[in-house]
Amino acid sequence: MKEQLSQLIQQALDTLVAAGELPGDSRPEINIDRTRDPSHGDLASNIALTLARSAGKKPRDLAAMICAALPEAPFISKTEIAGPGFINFFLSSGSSQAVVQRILEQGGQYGCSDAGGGRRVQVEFVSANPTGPLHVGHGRGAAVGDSICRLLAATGWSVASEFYYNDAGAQISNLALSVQARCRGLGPEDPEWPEDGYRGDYIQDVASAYLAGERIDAEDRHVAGLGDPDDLDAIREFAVAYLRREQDLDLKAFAVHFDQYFLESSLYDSGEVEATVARLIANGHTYEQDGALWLRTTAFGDDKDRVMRKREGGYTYFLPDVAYHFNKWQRGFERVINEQGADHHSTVTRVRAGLQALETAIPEGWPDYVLHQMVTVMRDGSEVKLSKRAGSYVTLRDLIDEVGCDATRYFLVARAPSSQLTFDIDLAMSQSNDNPVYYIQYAHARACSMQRKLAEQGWDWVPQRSLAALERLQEDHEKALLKRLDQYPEVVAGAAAASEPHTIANYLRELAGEFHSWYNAHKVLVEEQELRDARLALGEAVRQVIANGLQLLGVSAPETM
RNA sequence: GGGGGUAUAGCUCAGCUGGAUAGAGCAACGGCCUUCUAAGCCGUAGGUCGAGGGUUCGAGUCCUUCUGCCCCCGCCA
Repeated sequence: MKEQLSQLIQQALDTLVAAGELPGDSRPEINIDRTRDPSHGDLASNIALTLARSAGKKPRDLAAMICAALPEAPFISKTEIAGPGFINFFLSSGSSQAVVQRILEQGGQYGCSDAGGGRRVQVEFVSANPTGPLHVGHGRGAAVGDSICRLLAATGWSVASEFYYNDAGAQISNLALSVQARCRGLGPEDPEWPEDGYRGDYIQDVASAYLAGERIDAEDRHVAGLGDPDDLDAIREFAVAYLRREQDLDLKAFAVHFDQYFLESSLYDSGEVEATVARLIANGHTYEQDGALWLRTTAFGDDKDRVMRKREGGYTYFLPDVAYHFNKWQRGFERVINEQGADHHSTVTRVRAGLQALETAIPEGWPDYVLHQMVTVMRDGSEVKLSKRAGSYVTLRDLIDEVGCDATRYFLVARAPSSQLTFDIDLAMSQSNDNPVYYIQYAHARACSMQRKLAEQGWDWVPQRSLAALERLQEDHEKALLKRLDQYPEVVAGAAAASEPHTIANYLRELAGEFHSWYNAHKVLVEEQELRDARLALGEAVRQVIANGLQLLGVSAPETM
């Protein structure tokens, strides 16, 4: 619709140029916006305002000339010049009602596109190390990352989700030592407790399971406890599997799925880490200083050089990170999105610099990052400090159990990733009925309810028949809904392109609100068949779009509430 | 000190890549269930968009300075 209109305007401009009314050298970008206020029509263009200066004319005069030169079009019923020089376009009612037919025909596909053209994109998110349960911050990453995957899939990308973790580093050693200490009956208060040990109670659970010889089945690994407190390797294997399984359960309860789990250790096993070092050295981007091997990342925009190999030997995490992303590139992902907490911000320039230093065909800005700001948790009116080592934090599981998967996901995905988020546990739990997600789900349930009630009345609704009656949708509430529904594909496209799933949540709230208003103002199941048909069609279209949108957020669309 | 993010109603947040009179939820106040689900609707009240400068027809939105808050700045991950 916008494209057709901008073509019309272009034709009008061409006409004016040909008539010598406009300078011919400029080919301005034609901007068309949806109007906020219905009295301004359906679409508006500021073209006269932007061209006024170069044309040497007053905006309103220019707008009048453009209107006069505008070719006739069946979908435009009226144009108006308003304000400082906007041109407002009123769509003919038939063209605005056609959206209902499109939605009913396309169903779950409405809003989808093939913009991605089947290209492969990888989204990496959560990527928590298996040293403890997932917390709220991971939950935000899971909700946002999974929604981005759904958005990309809906816009024609071939999406692969990935979870990366370290199963062999210093943190894992601390984990093993902590479990071992628990196996020996020690607690965090004991003097022999490991210096950087994990203090949380869950360590005791791991230890007990290990001693009991429990068998652990995680998504990507299986192991049985040996029960020997002296076998640190066995304890490590067991603890990692145990905590991976816990995370799997959290993610499953959160309706988040990963196509692949990728181990940092595999990069060592495969020789990719060594190969990466060799390549960086060969490219002349490294130097030795203080007994360590440095990469000159400052040559690629970093603010200081970074150590790759420590003085005592062994690599910093930075190197396997570069090897890992080179691995992604070699797997053929031309687009990679890393969803992480903003506390990892500093790795962005570092990883990109490392990739550039490899001197392959990797573009400078590759990969993409979506960084979500920190989640602050409030309980009893004060902030809960998150500390894995101290063991005091709110787990994702707690939230899912007490607030529910739908509400938790909605809450975590409904705000811009760049916005800090305060998760007030008391509010979310005690007033769960006031959570906005129910408002949207309720609209869906109401629409479903109309169909049920229809059958009880002995009436039927034939979609094909109702399409002929759409002209009957003339109420202001109905016009607003039609406009909103028409907007949905653009919202999806924009959310996918910008990796901003929260815009879907905002859109759904608006749509649900307009639906509720309409529902209260006008009865759908009226005696007169034609009007009833038309309103049922509109209701079904709204239901479909809400269902489609909630699916993108990973939130269920219940038929009853 | 350096880098990134952020600042919008009492609180939590939107604001569609610069548009017309800045929006919603919660909290407050007043109405609406004999009628399709009241987890809803309608109305009232609430704002110098952190502060100053700049860019232009036009700024919450872009640039700049300052201030506050959050996060990073390790040969930890």
